[in-house]
Amino acid sequence: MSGPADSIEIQNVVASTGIGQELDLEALADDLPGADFNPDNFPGLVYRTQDPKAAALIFRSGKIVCTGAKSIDDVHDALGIIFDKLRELKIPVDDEPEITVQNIVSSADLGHNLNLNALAIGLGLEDVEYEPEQFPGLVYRMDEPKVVILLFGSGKIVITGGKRTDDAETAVEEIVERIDALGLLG
Amino acid sequence: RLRKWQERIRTKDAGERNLQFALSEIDRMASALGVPRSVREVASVIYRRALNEDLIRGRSIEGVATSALYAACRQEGIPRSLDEVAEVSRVPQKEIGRTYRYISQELGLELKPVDPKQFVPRFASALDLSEEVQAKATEIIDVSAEQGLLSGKSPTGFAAAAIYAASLLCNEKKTQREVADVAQVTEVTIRNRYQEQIEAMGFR
DNA sequence: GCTTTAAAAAGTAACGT
DNA sequence: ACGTTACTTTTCAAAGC
Repeated sequence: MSGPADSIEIQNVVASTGIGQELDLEALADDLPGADFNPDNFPGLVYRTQDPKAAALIFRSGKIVCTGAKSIDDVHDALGIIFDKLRELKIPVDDEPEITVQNIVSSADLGHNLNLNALAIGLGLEDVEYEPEQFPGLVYRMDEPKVVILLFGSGKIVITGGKRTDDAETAVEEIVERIDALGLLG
Repeated sequence: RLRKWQERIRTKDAGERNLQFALSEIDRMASALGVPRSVREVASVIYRRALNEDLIRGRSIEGVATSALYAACRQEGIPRSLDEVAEVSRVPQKEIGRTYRYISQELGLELKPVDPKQFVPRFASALDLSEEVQAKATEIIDVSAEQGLLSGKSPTGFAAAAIYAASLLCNEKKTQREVADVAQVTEVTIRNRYQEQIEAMGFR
């Protein structure tokens, strides 16, 4: 059975962690090749890993935000690289810092074009934001799982706000069911 | 106790002044947009409801007033684009859109998506186009919307393309630039929507 | 609320050629 | 009239203004 759920692709994973140690970002900016640090602009130092491709925001408190990774494994790999780089610089890093996934962005394809006008009314104007003058996607806030889904006329969708890998799958099954019940799924 | 009394009066006066300012701003912007008095009244009601439900806290009075007017135009079936509303407001378009979404949600306005057909009479008359062109543009919008071409597209661009196509079909040709100017969209957008609509109509 | 980072979706806009 | 780049929307953490 190949359905919309099989078309789900994780596009971005955001996670947070901490090394349990305060950092001197000025010194770190000098010691870490490729680091971007503009304290006037933003308090975090930006460091990008190449493989896996990800970007980390490193803060004075030792807390770190990792974003841009394509999977949870990639988040762990990217942060592992960063932890090792810090240890190389003689900065004490906790043995296994706890990594918390904060947000997962996925895309999927429902396989049919969507009439967004009919969908806005069918799904309930109170739960829908559809302002094509400002953005071509219909914004649907789902309570369970608690995610936000962007639906497009092409049938392509974006699921964001989930913290678990299977939130996207559950959400896609749910939205397909709701659209189908309205008779709006081609 | 006297101080408390004075503060109440001060707060009440400040509130009155703010309300008066908001209502006069709605009036000023409505005049500039050329919307009828009934729409200004609807906008005033929306503003007062937002005020009563404490939706203005953390937002600018002008932003809420502008959004109330934008919402009122839609509710009354004579929408103005965010661009048009932003032109007569001192609030940036982005804030108007954000504030509109907020008050619309909180007040449960439940306004349907803007229908491109609602822009046809105003745009067409600004271009001195006949009743016949308007009817044709309306037909083009209906036919292409039924074929699913409207999803995700800007209502103003969709209306502009239909008017351009109708002006050609009725031998009252307007250039893409002329139509683009009144609808405040680019010629590129008109061209793109026009091509799809002509195909939907079975021409080509 | 803002600042920064990443990513997808599709439409619109503004460049330069 | 191309092509490219960039902006719109959503989500989330971080520290500080």
